[in-house]
Amino acid sequence: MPGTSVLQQTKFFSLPVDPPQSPELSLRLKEQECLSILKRCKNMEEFRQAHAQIVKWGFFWNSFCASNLLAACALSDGGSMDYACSIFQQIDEPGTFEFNTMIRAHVKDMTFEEALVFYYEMLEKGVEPDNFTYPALFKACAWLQAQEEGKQIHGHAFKLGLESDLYVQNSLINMYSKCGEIEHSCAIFEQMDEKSVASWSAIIAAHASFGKWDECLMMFGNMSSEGCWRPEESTLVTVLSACTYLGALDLGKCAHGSLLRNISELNVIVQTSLIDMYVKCGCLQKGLSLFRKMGKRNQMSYTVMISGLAMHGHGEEALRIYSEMLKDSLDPDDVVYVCVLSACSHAGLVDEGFRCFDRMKSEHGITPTVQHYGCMVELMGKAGMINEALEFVKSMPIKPNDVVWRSLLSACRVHCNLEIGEIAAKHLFQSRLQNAGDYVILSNMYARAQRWQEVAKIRVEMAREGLHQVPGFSLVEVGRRIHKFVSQDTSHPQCVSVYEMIHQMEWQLKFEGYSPDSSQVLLDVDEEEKRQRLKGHSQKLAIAFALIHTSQGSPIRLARNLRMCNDCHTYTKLISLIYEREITVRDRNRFHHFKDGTCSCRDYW
DNA sequence: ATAGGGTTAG
Repeated sequence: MPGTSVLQQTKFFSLPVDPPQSPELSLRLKEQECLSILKRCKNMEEFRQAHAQIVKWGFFWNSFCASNLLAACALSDGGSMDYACSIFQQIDEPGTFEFNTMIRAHVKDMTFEEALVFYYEMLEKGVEPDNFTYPALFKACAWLQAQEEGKQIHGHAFKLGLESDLYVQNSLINMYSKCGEIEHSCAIFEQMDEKSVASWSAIIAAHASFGKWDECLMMFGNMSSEGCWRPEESTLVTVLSACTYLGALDLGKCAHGSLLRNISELNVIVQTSLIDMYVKCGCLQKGLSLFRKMGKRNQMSYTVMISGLAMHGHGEEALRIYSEMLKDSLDPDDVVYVCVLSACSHAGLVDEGFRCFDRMKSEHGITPTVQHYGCMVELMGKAGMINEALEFVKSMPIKPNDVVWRSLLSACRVHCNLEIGEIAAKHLFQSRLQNAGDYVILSNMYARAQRWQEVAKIRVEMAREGLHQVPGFSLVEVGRRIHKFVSQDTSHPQCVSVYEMIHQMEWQLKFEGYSPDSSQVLLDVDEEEKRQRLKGHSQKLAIAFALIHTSQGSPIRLARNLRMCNDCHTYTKLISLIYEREITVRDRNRFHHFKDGTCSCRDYW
């Protein structure tokens, strides 16, 4: 058929042949035809042809067709923003729909400032925004973290009476949390009459991004009790990460069960967060078996497994997974290497550590960051290579940070190297990030060397700097609830029975030859007071609580914010023996599995 | 008539 366009030749783009009865109906049908043509456009070539066709039909100046051309081109993946802009320019009097389209398209393109420009242009031209306008704008403000602007636009939406719209509210929750104002998010959430899954997801994610893990799990519980129980993978991933941080294994298992019941095939992200949850809640084997069963793994899955094995002290196995990763032709990145190096340091694999460090640079072209150097210092320090570690720090091409100096200082404490310990401490004391723990370590080292004058000097200095030790806490899960105990706790509702239990435990411990080790209590108090302080360490309180409230023989799992003191370590070993319990403690650094009076770290941590 | 919200892992 010569003279007809490609479009007309294809059945795909043909117009209805039969003339309809009334002119109005005919117009409608043609408009519908335009719509369906636009819906099928996959790339710019097709959009151009469709555009030409619409013009040819004389429909371009019919605002419905032109607007839909604009929308389809601006919002579909095959379209182009520039082309959409040129269409927008050709529309005589753009109305709400056209402006909304431009705003949404810019948000989709992540050109958020542009989206806002269109909004202000809209206001200037006297075009009234509607409930479709604001969610896109709030998303733009969320990305830009434009708190003030977001608030102002929120004010406009409120004046127009659009604040009761569910979609507007959901996007507001997100915007305020991304701008750091979670209180506003909560206020909006609480005032909502109707809440959708998206509302719950938004508020749960908001709490997670602020590290409010308790609240995160509480909201999740409320979600189902308020009847909103359509499990979504993304929401459950957030919930799983809360479980991971809190060591809430039972709750994590519930989430796992709900995933298995409701989702036919778990995606990589969910599987990875499940592995991370199990491993960081102490169930290394469960994590490993899930990892083995995974169909497709990505870089993150490997990272989670390697870091988990490292935390549990299984260095060789971690290195095996690392070589599996290479065989899987995945390129390890800097984070993978942090995990690999820390696996080596936890397991005392010095040579392998150095080999990996070289390989990282030469084979994978990764420039070591301060974290990698920190791992190497930790590796050497743990192995007692204190002088080498110091030389290494001195030769670093970047400025060592406090973490690096702190690893060196801890190594000096373990290996009783006061001379280098003083060097490390000097750097730490000069750092802007002052830490009471560093003073404590140095002072303990002086105490061990019986240099009491220096001990006193450090104490005075510490007081002068106004430093306080970060309060230690331990988390323990009993009856699907997380109980938090802080050091010297008097606030937990069951404190009385816990302290009674502590008293009883000490009796039995004494029979096993336990004597308190108060060397790490840095307080200007007498020996008896020090012993009292030791008794109140959060780990002991949490263990006592778990002994009372769990059945005989069941394992006890704790997560804590700081590293363990020597006394708690010895104490817990004996408790595992006396009460015949397996006790797993997640430290700041790694796991300790106490069983039959011994610990998996073999007393070196 | 056309359109919209939230969201994951180290």
